[in-house]
Amino acid sequence: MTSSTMGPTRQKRATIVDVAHHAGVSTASASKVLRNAYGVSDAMRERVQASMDALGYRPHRPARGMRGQTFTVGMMASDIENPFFSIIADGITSVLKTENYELLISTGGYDSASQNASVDALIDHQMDGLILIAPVVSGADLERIARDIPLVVVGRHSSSAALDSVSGDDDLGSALVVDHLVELGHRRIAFVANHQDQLEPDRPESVRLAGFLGAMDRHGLGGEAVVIDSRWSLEGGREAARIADTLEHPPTAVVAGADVTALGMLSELWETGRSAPAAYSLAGYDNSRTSSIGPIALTTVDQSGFEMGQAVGRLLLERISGRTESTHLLLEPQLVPRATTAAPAV
Amino acid sequence: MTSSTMGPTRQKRATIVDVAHHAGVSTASASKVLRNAYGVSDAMRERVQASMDALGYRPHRPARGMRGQTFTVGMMASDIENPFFSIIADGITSVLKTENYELLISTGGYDSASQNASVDALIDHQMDGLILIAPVVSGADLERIARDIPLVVVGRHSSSAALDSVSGDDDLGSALVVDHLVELGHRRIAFVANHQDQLEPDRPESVRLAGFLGAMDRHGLGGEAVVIDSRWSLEGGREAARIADTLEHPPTAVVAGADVTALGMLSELWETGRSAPAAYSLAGYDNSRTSSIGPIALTTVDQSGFEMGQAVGRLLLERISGRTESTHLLLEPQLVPRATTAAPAV
DNA sequence: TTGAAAGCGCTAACAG
DNA sequence: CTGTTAGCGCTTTCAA
Repeated sequence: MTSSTMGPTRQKRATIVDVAHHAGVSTASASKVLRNAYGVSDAMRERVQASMDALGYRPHRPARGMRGQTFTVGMMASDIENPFFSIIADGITSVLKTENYELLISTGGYDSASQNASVDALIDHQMDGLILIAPVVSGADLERIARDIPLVVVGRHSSSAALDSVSGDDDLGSALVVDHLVELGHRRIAFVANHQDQLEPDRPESVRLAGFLGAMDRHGLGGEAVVIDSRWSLEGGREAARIADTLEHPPTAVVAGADVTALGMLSELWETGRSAPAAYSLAGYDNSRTSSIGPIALTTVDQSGFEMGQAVGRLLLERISGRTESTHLLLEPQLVPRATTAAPAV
Repeated sequence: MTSSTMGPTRQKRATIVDVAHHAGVSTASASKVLRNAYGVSDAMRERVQASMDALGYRPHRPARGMRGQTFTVGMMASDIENPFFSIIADGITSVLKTENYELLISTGGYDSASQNASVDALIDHQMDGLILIAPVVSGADLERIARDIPLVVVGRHSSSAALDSVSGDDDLGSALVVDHLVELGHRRIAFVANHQDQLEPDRPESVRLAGFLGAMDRHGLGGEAVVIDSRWSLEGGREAARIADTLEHPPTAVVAGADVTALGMLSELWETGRSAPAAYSLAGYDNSRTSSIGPIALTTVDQSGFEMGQAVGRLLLERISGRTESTHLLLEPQLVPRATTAAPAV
């Protein structure tokens, strides 16, 4: 550790008044040029633009927000650790930047209270719109938030009239996995459920479980479906693997609900000298980057997060522009078969 | 996709004027209570507090920012995919919330220009301070930014008088890995370097490489040190593995510089029917979550991100409070030996 | 200890 | 098409 001294020499930034002076016009005109507003001559536009460039002018967002828009949208996610969130964010950004909007991200944690606080903070910052990634807040909370600010929710199978939603078709995703396993010859198949916050039926956890059960029924295997109650996390996956070992009629295949859960199961298997698909076939959900790594090679479901993000960005911009009818999109997932699923040992 | 209609019914939020009216005091007094400022009677404080609670008052950040502070700090990271960033962010948040500061995150991408733009956006939002995670911008840029706003940089071994920095002791980290490998009996050891943006010598890439070479020298193995030029990414790791296969005197151990690089190498090995440590011992850096998963079990170096984040938060709050001497912290890393390193085949 | 008034940088009426 | 003016919600002098 080292130390030294220096007095900071902050220099004041150029304001719209400076620009107006420099260009010899009124601040109102400068503002109009800035906003690309109607009713400015080409000559005026050019002069003001030149002055802005010359002064290195950058508009002060809070000041803009006090009267009009901040041209910034906020995104709330439980954490910034989930690679899937990163891909969605990339998709969102790619759309937003075409309209010169910024994206600012706030981490909301894992419970309803702290996520609500995080949303409030974003609203307090005068965001023009909000994106909530797989929020755990109640449906009523979502309605309330949507009354205050344009809102798009990702990962909730909402049908609310007040907001837009975008999610993967988790029902279909589960079915794809079940079809794949049944085709390989499996009959007794388990699903690892996320017990925590099972309350909201429009959450992916619930829909994937329902999709699994429905698909099993369609194959006439309703009686062979096993549900393992655990949590969708690395540790939850480990626990699920331990539970699987205690089952009287052990499954020959396990649908993990989420990649991270499957990875936990792989870890537990590895620690007891076993592996998938030798112990049992194993499938995840999300096509996370880790799932593609050689020694893992996890069969999973891809959700095309980038396209999802693009849709989210587009919808939010539309809402900000005044659209009030709600739109709810369900994007088609894709099975990604890899090495952890195979025909059952006879 | 479904659709329906509903007119939004935005209700106006309570302002400090509403609070003042409700409490029967001046806005100036209400403001003083809000800011916990000096010179308010207990009676005044209580009345105003009660009114704030009654009205559900939440201060409008942009408005605060126009005259004083926003009580919000911005964090720039290349993306939000790196689990290490998430842990650092948690550490930062844990400190900030004790002082009622918010953290807002902006993704800056991977090149200097877009990171600078991202930083500008944060400044335009009137953040009270900035945290840059492993930025790729030039040292001169950092100095410039630090002149405008309190700044803490993570992952640059800076000695600038204008800003604070916190990073892991990458020199020591590399040495720990080399010591470990030499102790196992390895002599010919390779390091995978991140060729991209090698320009700034205070970046971890450079320091880890130098640390590797220095440690090899100390062991009298300077002549056995091999440097493989690639990139620190999954694909870069795959390429590094292919390069390693072409070497005339192949190393018995590889120091990958970063976990993600090591994972790419593991993938490439797996695809050619090999593995570590059978093909060669392999160590990463970062102790990412993936490295701990059973079938991976990657030997790596832990950087204690949470503590790092706490230090960052503390330093930034100090800077915001007016400290001007710079502080540069180097945190001690820890070797995490796992299954990918072993004695060389004789 | 409290309050009145000015002003932060910008946008939105409205006049000219 | 351009300029003048008021005011967004808050903090900060400065008087009382």
